[in-house]
Amino acid sequence: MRADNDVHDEWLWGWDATPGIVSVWADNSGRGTVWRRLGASGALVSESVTFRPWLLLDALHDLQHLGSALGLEGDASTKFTYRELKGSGALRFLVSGPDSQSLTSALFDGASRRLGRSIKHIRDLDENTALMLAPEEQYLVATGRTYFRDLRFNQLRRLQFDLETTGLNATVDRMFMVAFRLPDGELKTIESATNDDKGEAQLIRELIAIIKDADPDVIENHNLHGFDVPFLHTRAQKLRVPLQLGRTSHRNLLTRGSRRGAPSEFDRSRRVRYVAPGRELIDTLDAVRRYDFSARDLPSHGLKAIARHFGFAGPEREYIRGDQIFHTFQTDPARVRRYALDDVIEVEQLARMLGGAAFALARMAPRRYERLADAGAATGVIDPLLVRAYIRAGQALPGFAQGDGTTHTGAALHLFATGAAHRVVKADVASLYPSLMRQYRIGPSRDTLGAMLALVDRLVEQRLAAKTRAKNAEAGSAERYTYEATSAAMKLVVNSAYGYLGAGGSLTRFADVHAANEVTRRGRETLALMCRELAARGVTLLEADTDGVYFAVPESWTEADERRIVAEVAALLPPLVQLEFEGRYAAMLSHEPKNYALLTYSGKLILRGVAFRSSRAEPFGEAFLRKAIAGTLVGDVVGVRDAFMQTISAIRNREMPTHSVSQKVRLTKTSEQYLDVRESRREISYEALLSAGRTRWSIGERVRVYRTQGGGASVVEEIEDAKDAAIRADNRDYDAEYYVRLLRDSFAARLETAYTAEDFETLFSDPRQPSLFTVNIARIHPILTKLSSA
DNA sequence: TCATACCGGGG
DNA sequence: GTGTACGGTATGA
Repeated sequence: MRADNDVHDEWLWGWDATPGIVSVWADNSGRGTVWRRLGASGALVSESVTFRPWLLLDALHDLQHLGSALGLEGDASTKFTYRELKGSGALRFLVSGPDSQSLTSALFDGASRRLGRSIKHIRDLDENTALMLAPEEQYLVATGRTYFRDLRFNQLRRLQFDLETTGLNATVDRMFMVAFRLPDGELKTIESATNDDKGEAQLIRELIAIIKDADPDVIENHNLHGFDVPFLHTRAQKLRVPLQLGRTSHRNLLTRGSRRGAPSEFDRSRRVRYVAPGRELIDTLDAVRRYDFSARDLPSHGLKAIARHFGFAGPEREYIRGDQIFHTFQTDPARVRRYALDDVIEVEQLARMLGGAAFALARMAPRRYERLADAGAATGVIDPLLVRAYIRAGQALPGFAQGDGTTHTGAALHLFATGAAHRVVKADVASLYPSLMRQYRIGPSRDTLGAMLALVDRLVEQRLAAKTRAKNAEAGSAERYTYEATSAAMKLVVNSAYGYLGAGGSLTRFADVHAANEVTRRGRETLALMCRELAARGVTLLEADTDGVYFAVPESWTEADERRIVAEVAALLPPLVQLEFEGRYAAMLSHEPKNYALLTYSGKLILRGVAFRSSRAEPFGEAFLRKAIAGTLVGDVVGVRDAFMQTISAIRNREMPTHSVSQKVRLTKTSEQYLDVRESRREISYEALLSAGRTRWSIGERVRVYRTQGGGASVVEEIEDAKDAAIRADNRDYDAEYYVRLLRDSFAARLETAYTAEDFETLFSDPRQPSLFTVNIARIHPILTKLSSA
């Protein structure tokens, strides 16, 4: 008998060594195609495969009518065969046939007769009666194959393309340009010769020819599934141009259901994503969302903002506002070409930077790469792994369980003090929930194989190994990249194991709210223990959330003292729960739970939470707030007062550029819709557009608006660079007193916890309303208030 | 005014 | 074929 570790590795990685699979396609005929890229030469081979389509049933009664056509597995004389699986799970018969059409029609005949209603689709049956995977997943589970074995990310042939169109609505707007980055790095654009059906149809044919010629394994773009592919599909349908984007003979794209897809053309209530068999359509927006789900540090999910955030936007990067692109093309087409090529260049870098996790997942889970790129980690990755593990082990799969009404309980959140604190330390437990699951062996009760905990154990162990290998590999090397991506993917799966437990019973087969509650209970217990033991060692607790604590230490302590007490408390926790010294800060402004500012020892200010970060905030207020928080945290109260006075005087003297007082808004009504309701309710955004002479606009457009003297409103051009705003001439007819009030009531108000009420009044008093007292700002000190409730 | 429904992106 | 999260804004009772 083999060691558990070998079995568990098969559950995680599959068991078939076939290398280089870059795409798999199968249908219900029991035939499929596997495309592989050969390591040494990089050549592509396409292999036809056959497999026996299979499904799981709770009983054989719906197939009894087959008589002698149904036999035990291994009986070569019968068309359909079955095998009974071990254990107590509900889905205990693995039935297979030569093709899934005849298999399902036999099943539907029997089920229709038994139930007295017409069963036409597997979803018409109860989920505890039958389980059938997509054809290519049946193939991958049965064979133990996975994508990308022994293949590196940079061995994939990846192509990026980006459509430039006259607008966002594919039923009325047209494509006029396509920018490409070909797999070898070549950049090119193609354009329609004429702005009519003929020109656009020819453009689509050229696009297809270029893709066919480059023959990429993967096609990438930002919002590919939300914009480019659906747009292309609609235009091609309209112009009756065949859209042969894949490697098979299908003359058009196929669809699959997807929560985040485009509305289906046949049933508007269903959302679909398009599929080009043989190629994987990868949307970098999915990778961005998945990344930001845990990182939570992206200013927006738009391509340009992300490229700037990660620092790969070139210095010469061309920017054109979306609604100006076609217009610009007519007068300066070269500029639009540069813009479109910059898009595909950035997409390639973004895909390389964030796409590795999905690439690594595709080496583990029995699903297509493009499905793993947009799947949720719980139902999208863990479920297929568990299903494969059960089939491999010959174990019956459990059915879905009805909840018993128990609700899911959450994590602990404590705010111990508000205001300004100094010498702040953050300590936290890395991957708290999976650690607790492993430490206390908390897994789904119906997982009789123990597959979930076995997978989490293997993932945590192998992730450590992958991290070490990444560290040892040369910086920037493909090897390093692969190990980092593997580590990121493993972290994603490990962290969603807990989410899987807590998901409602209707979503996942193994969901177990009692187990999830046991994890959070242990988590709250662990956090309480950490807080208690830290406080006992003389620190001032500030905020504790789920798995980490911020606290302030006495003035006399050194960094070594800080690390020593974290180590002391860490030693009190169970071995698999590892408390780490996460960072130290010169000061912290604790405002509200999950809303705080940190000042690093190198003088960098970090703002967290909605109170301090808002995309619509007026730039002058943001700038003031940063100065005032920094001043407060270093004890320069005079500097805070100066910043306040200077901001007020710049507003009143109209030295403040209009851009700085404006607010970014997103339009949600069309011009027609607003004009209908204008008389009953006026809204600043639309009034601003009207007064600027604009009578037409579209939903989703973003503009900057401000309040003018006399209660009106106006718009100001969006400017990327703040320095640009200062030198730009504008008429500065903003409502100065409104913005002075906003400065105090909205922005200065976020410093309220750092001062006594009286000092706050003094510090942020209007210089035009002289106080009865002569005030000495210099005597004011920021305060920290301990809260008794925590 | 408060609860709920919907969005995030793309030209 | 199923993301379920998270904060913001828009909309309806």
